Amino acid sequence: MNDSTTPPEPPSDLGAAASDFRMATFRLARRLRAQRAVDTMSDGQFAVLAALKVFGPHTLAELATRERVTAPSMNRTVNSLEESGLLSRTPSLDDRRKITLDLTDEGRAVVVETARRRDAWLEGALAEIPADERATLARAAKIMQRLADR
Amino acid sequence: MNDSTTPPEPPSDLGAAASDFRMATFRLARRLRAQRAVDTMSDGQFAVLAALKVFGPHTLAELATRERVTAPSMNRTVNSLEESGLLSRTPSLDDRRKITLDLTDEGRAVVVETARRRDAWLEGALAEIPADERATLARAAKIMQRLADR
DNA sequence: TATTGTTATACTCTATAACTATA
DNA sequence: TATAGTTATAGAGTATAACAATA
Repeated sequence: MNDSTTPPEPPSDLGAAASDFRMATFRLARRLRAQRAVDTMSDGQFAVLAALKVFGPHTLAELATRERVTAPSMNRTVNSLEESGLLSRTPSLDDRRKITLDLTDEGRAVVVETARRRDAWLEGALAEIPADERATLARAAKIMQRLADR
Repeated sequence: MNDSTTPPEPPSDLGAAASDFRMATFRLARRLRAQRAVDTMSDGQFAVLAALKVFGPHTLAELATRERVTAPSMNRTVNSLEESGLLSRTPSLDDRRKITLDLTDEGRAVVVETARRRDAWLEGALAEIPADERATLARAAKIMQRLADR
C-alpha cells in the first residue's frame, strides 16, 4: 500500500480553501456513512424518519421536496418504511388526494436508537483528539449549518 | 424529545457535539452535492480524478482502498473514465499483474475545471462570512481530513 | 498457492414517463 | 384541466462470487 503519500497543500487563497474544505466535507461524510454498515437502514430511509421526528407529519410531496428527491423515489422509500411498520400512511381529511405520513411509536424509537448508533463512531473519534480541536469542530459545525441553509 | 424520561447514559457534551457535527457535515455535503447538478460526472468519478491529481498514479487496489469501495466497483469507475479518455491504464513494469492508473492531459484539465465549477458556490459563500469564521473552517478542514482517514 | 485485476450477476437507489383518483 | 400520489421501467453505482493472469 501507498503509505507515504503527500498530504494536500495548505490553502493559499479563497479558491484553495474552498476546495480543501469541500473535499474534507465529502470525505468525512463518506466516512461517517460507511460507519452505518451495521444497521440495514439506508441514509435516505433514516433521513425521512429524522425529518418526521424533527418537523412532524408530512405529505409525500413535502417529504420529497425536503429531501430533494422525486415523488416516485420518495414513494418507494416510504413504502419500505411503512412495510417495516416505522411510519403510518393515512389519507388526509381535507383533500383526499393527499396522504399524511407520520412516525409510528416503533419508528420514533428506531430513529433515536439509530442516531445514537451512528454517532458512536464519531464520538469515539472526537474523544481522542485534543480539546482545542474539538472546540474548532464545534465552532465549525455552527458555521457549516448556516452555510448549508443558505 | 425526552423530557420526563432520563436516558440510560448521563448527558454528555461529547455526544451532543458529535451529533451536531455529524448532522452539519451531512447537511453541508448534501448542499454541496446539489450544486453539482450541471455536470455529468458522478461524485465517485470525480473523486478518482481528484485522487490521481493530488496523490499521483495508483494501482487499481490502491484506488479502491483510498476510496473505500471494492475492486470490481472501482474497476467499473475506471473503465468509464478510461473510455472518456480521462485516465490511462498501463501494465506495471515490475509486476505485470498490476496496472498503473494515471490522469491523461485531458483528465488533468477536466478535474481542474470541474473542481473550479464545484467550488464556485462554496467560494461565493465563504467570501461572505467573516475572516475568523473562514479561518475556523480552514482549521476544521484539516481535522476533518484526519478524522476521515482514521 | 497467493495476489491482482477482471467479468458475471444481482441489489439498491434514483430518475422520467405514464397512469389513477381527486379537485 | 390541474394536482397528489402511484406504478412501470431504466440507468447508475455498489456488492459478492467466480475466473484469468502472474508471482
